[in-house]
Amino acid sequence: MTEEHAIFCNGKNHKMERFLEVCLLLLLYDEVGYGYGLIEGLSFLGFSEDELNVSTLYRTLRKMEKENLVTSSWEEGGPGPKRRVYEITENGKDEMDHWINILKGRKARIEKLIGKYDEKRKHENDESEA
Amino acid sequence: MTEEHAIFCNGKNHKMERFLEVCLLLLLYDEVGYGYGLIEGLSFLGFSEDELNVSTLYRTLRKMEKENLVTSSWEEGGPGPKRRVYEITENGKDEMDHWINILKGRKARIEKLIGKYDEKRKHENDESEA
DNA sequence: AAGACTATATTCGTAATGAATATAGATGGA
DNA sequence: TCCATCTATATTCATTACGAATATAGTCTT
Repeated sequence: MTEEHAIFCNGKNHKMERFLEVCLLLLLYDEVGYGYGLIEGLSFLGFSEDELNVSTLYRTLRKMEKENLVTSSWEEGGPGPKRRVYEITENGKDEMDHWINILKGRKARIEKLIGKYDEKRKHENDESEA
Repeated sequence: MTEEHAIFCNGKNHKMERFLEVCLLLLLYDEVGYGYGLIEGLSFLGFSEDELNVSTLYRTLRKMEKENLVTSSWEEGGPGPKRRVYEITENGKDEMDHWINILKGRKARIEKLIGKYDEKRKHENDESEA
């Protein structure tokens, strides 16, 4: 978690799974949640059903626990099967803050790329008008 | 190349390598280029040296040729070793157009995520003031 | 009691990835 | 000339990431 300069997903320590992580951290930031129940929140953040793999979701949550970004405990008594409920840690909040900065940089770079592209398209138009 | 709804890197057919692809397509959009020489352009697009793997670069270019996004030919006679020079195809330009739309969506989602985060931070501040 | 649903977790094969290595011609200096 | 270095491309290899499928098990409905 030392690299600051990734675009998109490329770059050391910025694997794809990390993006699911940052969404999960955001959802857990002020409210506990459990695996299956987090799907709804993720879909709000743009994960459509067919791009969200449940294996990956659970795997990621367990990994985040290992990394001390969240803690979990079993919640029984409610309706349906018992749930493993996750809570964000202070460490997790710090990591979230860190991620937001990375995402801001990433956004800027996407904008740069789009800008470059529009520039090129403009040139093409200018040429075809000449 | 049918999915439109990926965030970040997640989603079918939107693997990490694709992001290198879109940057390469942009660089080749109006100017031919060769593997090693494209590194500079990539660094301008935010790829720092330690996040750009040369294996991946060459591998990606060859793959793009297989996908008919670019064509290549050997350029001899210049200084140094001969170069495999890549040129974007019409198909590649179309693919680039397609990607720009995906990136625009992606940018919007990053903004949404950042917005959500700022909202939470604001709540925290309000609470600590009360 | 059967079948559907909620919930979590693991297995397994494939794909993606980066480090390391291979190859080879070009260039520059001693 | 010889050696080191640089440019340039490509491949091998081991690890990691990933998603489809499967496993497990309790709950709810009818």
